[in-house]
Amino acid sequence: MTDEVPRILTVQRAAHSLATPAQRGEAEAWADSPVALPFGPFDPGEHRTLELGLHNWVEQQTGLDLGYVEQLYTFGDRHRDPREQAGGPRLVSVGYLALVRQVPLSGAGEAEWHNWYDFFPWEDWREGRPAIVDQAIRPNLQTWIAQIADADERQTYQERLSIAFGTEAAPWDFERVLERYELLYEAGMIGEALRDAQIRAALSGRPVPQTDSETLETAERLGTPMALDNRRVLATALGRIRGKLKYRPVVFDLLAPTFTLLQLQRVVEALGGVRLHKQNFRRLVVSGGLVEPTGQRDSQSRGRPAELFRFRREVLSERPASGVGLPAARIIG
Amino acid sequence: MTDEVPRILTVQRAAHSLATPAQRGEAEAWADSPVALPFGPFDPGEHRTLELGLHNWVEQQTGLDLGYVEQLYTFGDRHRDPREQAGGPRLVSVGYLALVRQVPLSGAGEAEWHNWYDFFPWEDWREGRPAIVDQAIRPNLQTWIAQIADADERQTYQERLSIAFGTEAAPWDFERVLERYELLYEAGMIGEALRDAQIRAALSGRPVPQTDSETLETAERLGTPMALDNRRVLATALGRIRGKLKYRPVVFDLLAPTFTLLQLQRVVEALGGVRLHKQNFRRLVVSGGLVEPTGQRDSQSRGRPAELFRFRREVLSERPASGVGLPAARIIG
DNA sequence: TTATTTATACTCATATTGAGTATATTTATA
DNA sequence: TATAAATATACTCAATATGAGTATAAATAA
Repeated sequence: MTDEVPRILTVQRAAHSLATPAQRGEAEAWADSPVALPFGPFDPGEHRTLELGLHNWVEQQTGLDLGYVEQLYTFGDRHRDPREQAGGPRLVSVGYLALVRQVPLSGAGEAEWHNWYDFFPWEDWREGRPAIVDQAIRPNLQTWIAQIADADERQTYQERLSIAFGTEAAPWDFERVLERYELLYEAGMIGEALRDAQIRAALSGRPVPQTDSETLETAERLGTPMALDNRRVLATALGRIRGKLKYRPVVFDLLAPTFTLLQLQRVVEALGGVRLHKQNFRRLVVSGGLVEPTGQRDSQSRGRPAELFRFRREVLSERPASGVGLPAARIIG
Repeated sequence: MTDEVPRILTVQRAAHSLATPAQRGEAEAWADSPVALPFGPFDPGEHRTLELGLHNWVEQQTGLDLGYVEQLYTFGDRHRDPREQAGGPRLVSVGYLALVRQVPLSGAGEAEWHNWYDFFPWEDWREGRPAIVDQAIRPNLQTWIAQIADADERQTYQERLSIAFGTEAAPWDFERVLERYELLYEAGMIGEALRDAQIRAALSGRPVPQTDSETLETAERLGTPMALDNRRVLATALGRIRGKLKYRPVVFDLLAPTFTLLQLQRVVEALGGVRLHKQNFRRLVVSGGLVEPTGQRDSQSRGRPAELFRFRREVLSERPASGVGLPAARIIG
């Protein structure tokens, strides 16, 4: 986090990221994005555990010392890389989510920080409901679903649309990041979907599908594409972290040891993608025993100086589920 | 589920379950338990996705058609199998959690249903706080922690004990199944820990540690051991499913299409390991819109016949988080 | 006919939550 | 120096959710 922007660490796409690096060529219109999540091979000979391997590799590539680390998901489907052939070798990736304070980067990986919402513009509701949701996402998805021939399948997608993007009655569920991304991919609305379709067509000798400029433009407004299925991995991570906020005090790994309550709130808001009610947030976090005052005050602010707080580790053993919840209704709009 | 008992599917430990099947011998006192979770190899040539591979293999081994399936965790640490050598090949397992209605089994795997709590006797609080917690678990863990030489390390373990098993002030958190299991393993209190220590000693040529009869007896009271780290996997699954209950309607996959509210409650209680307040459970589930009445009544009961309900799928698109929560305080006891 | 069992409805005190008003303490500016 | 603006913090209040009951209904068993 910097300046209320949640950031992710990326590396320049390296050669060894491709399972089958040879095949390219025709499909250059949506050529692979150079931006990728940090990743590397796991060497069972060298590393006792997956997590140790991760720590080591990230340290070497970025100079970062990881604090909180949690296994996210294991991705092993063939469609991850459109170049993989049936019967060929398979790239299986075990994804991890780590939270670190933003620090200068070093190491071998050409690592960079990126605004998380550059990849998911529709997930940031802090300035209100993003215009793109009603301008492009909903109508386009609705049109796409309407042209599905099979009635059962159409019904299933209609339900998925309601669950993922909400309805008149039901609110937007901020945790369903992956569901939203997957619908957009399946509907061919985002860059990776267009790119993968082209690659697959080129590899199988079929004519490469031409994409009309409107579709292209929408795809561009739907965020920066990433290598392979990395944006899908990232969607999984955002959904997971949002879910976790509610019942585990994970945010504190993104903050300095002492912080003002507003700083804490800004981090929660940035990850959740929503604005929260300040006074109630304070009440939740203070009387909930998540933080304790240090007696010191912050000097840097404009108005009345805020007190500095620290995380109360004891809360872990006091309350079964201690987090800073983001129920749909607690949002200020 | 049958008769208020949550059951898991096991297979007889097959030869191919061992990464290095040759090495055995000395350590027969705690020989490998024959009971294992269903598992099998993943063939990337044959299966497009990990989940399809899973479906296929389970179908073939047990005759079961899996409904709800969710990826659990990927286990790839060396200590999973005490026989694995540094530098040797590594067994990496992607665990999945699937919920099915109990049906007769067939297939090649000698599959059987087992009471889940046979493996975790301390997790079932439906008849009150299990005696073993205060008789054996707490005092033994406390003694074990007390003899840790390093003060920092001792402090860390003390905190883990509080978080996992609760304190006077803090309640037992029913989701922390894995944390509890791991402490018991590390303290050498359960069968697998004793077995693995013996195997490791035998393989490295050290004298095989003798276990006194009291330790052995406690280990036996702490449930049935499983092959490799399978009980750890199972602990992960129980924790996951308990957490999921709260905010996703997963239980319905374990029930017939129509059911009485008591049947529903019993399933939730069995998984959660707690008793719930009947009237409040009804209120939660009915006015929460999770179920709807069918108009039909159940004939099989003793007292007043109960109405049959069905799951309201629409709730998925209506409420962000729809589940049948089990907060610590809602427990009857 | 009565006891027992189970289901369902309703009550009520308490806790939690959402939303707001009021006040305090600072810096910036007229 | 006085006042405005910004920020922090305290407090109120209605609405809702939750925990723990009591009351009543509808069946079977004795």
